[in-house]
Amino acid sequence: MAVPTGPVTASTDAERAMFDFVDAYDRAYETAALEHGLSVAQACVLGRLTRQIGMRELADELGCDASNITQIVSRLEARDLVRRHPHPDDRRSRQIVRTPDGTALYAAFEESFEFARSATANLSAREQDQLATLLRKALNGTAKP
Amino acid sequence: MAVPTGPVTASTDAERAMFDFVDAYDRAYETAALEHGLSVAQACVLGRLTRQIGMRELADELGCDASNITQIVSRLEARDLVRRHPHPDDRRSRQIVRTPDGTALYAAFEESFEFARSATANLSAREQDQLATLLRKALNGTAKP
DNA sequence: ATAGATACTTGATTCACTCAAGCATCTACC
DNA sequence: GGTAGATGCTTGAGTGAATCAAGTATCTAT
Repeated sequence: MAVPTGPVTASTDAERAMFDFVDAYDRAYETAALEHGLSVAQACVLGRLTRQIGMRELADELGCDASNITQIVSRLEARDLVRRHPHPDDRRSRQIVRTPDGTALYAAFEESFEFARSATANLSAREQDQLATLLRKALNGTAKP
Repeated sequence: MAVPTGPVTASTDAERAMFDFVDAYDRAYETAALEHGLSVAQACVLGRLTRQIGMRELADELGCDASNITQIVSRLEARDLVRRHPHPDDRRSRQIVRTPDGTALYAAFEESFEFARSATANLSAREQDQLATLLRKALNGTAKP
């Protein structure tokens, strides 16, 4: 499991293709994470840390409760993959940064997660453009602030 | 959270479009499930029950441990959404079936999960075909039995 | 007739997630 | 300048998903 599974009754061919694609993407993501001893949530968080960022901000970006982030970051910190720094101007806030280990591990994870790369590799430049355009157009049909 | 978040460093435009699409799909799926008091895993399982199916088979389809299914099915059964029937020929096996309530709830869930429908609604028939074709072609690049 | 495979369950653990409280600090307003 | 309320984070309690290791019952094949 570990990965959402879509409606079995997907009616149109396009809907089924979307589902298969999403399912494969999710599975590949999880597999790559596990290969590096990361959970999906941990890989997720680690991936956001390209810049210094506060817990609150992180929680908002990921759409979850701040206390959830506290835990995940604590586990990452215990493995010395991230560190909490004091915010220079606001002593309530903790800025999270990746350690060199964290950066290296995340790079290795992305390297393993070849799904998106392999997927596009099979398409010509023109097809890639088309796909991106169609996906965006499809997404626009689904209003979502 | 609750939903995988892709590589922030996605390099090409097509890769970013894929990620955005997958992310939106997953979030929509979870939201629809929650609206009906289902977890993603529960919606997932419920969706597979278009036919009578054993626990083992279910676990294999979803790629998880049988004991995981035991738990999820137990929770669904407690809400009278599914039932365990004895297998006619094999007394070890339990056949899971949706109750009428389960079927109704799942139908309502699918109704709520308008993501795929909305997404395709925005595309012409020709574009839908193109998208399906491109997604399949992209998927083929990612070998995965 | 029994040895081993198979189907499911139980129990123990871990992690993700949410909510409610709590503490420290910041901000605004009087 | 001091206090009220907002904000940032943590802690604790509770639920669910997931995995693994064992255990029981039943089936299969020799």
